[in-house]
Amino acid sequence: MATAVALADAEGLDAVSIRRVAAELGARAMTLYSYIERKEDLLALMLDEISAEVLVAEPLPADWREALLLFARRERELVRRHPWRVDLVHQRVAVGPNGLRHVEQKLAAFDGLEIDRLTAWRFLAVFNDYMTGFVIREAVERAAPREQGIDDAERAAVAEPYIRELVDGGELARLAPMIEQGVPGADDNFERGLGWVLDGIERHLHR
Amino acid sequence: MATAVALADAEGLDAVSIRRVAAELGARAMTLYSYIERKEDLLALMLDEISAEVLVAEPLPADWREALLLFARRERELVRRHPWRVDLVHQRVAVGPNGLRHVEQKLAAFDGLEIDRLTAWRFLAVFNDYMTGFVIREAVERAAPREQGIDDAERAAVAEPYIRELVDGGELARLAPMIEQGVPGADDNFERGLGWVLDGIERHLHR
DNA sequence: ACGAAAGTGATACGGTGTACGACATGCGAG
DNA sequence: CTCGCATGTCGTACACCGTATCACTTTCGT
Repeated sequence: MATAVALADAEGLDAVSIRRVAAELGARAMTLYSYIERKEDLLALMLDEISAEVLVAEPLPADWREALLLFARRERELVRRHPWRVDLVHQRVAVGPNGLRHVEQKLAAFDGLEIDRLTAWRFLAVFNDYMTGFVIREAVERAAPREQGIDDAERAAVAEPYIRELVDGGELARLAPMIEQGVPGADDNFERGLGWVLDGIERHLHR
Repeated sequence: MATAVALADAEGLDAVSIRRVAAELGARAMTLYSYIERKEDLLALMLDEISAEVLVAEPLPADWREALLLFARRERELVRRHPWRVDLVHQRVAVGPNGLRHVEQKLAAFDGLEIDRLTAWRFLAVFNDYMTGFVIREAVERAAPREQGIDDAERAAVAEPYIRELVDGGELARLAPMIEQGVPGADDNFERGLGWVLDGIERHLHR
């Protein structure tokens, strides 16, 4: 697992093939199949392995917002360290031991509040879903320029002629200025957006 | 593109291989390379192709919440029709013509409001991120039982001994009851969660 | 009518996950 | 101490993948 994780960190998830991982361990491909049944098992184990990194030392911050903010920051850092995580989350439920411990910790964030289990679960779902989406978008945006080797907004408008066509045709009146001038993809978008989501939750907290 | 989309709908994204798509068209593999440069191009085209399905007939609902709700419902339906979408969104920026038109429509939802472009963009990002996360989780949860051929909560608690161990060890005090009794994965979780997110946005709308 | 362009495809290369079966090694029971 | 079996290692093979190369046919504009 550690080998596979290191490999994915260094060269991306595509580098994690059975043969390659085995080679990294000084063994041959089939050897791995004494310990896993299918490659999918290895991937699931990798996911749970890194889930441990996002566990927080107890006690949690007393304020629920602070606690969730803490989780959010750690999750974001996790994806920065292991970008391949976003290539996996969308295809399996994460129910390894560390994943479960992590959910438990998140539930604990709502401890002091007078809400029932189901409500806490729903709040958590909203929080999780938002984080999933944000983290994926950030990973995609970070990976995109590297793939195409070019900077950003300028290229988007110029390189693809069909975009020029749409923009000049006036079909993208609202979007066009953002393509031309770009958007300041500031880093504080993260805390700001998350803050809005937490605001939405907070409004339904006391009742 | 249509063939590839139909194939992915019917048999999943893995079935979309160059050879298979070509065969479906009564041709050989290399023929496709007259029209695309790499397989990735085909996947990008597929994504943009289905993006057309989520475009909305103008005029949009005047109320911004109604408009976003409309988009959200259509996006959710889209993923129901084409579950393989979640296997693709996390690895490329969607900048095809239909994708751009779709973003333009979403921006139009904020038209009547007195907010600047950047703010609208940020609101949209939060909305989009939440939708991404929700839709992925829903797709994963829908796919999970099918893969493992078993129903749900009962299995989760019983089948994997390490889960039993964690639960019995008292380490998952808050999570355990939900594993034992399951959670009512009601369909209205969608509109409810989305409502909360929109509430969070609304709070910062007038200022 | 002819030359160029566009389209089709056979073959091949290096990769993938994994089924199968042959071996070596270590350990517990007689 | 020895034997039998479980455990671990891995060579080989199969069916599949994306795609580079290059030969061939068809179509079309001049």
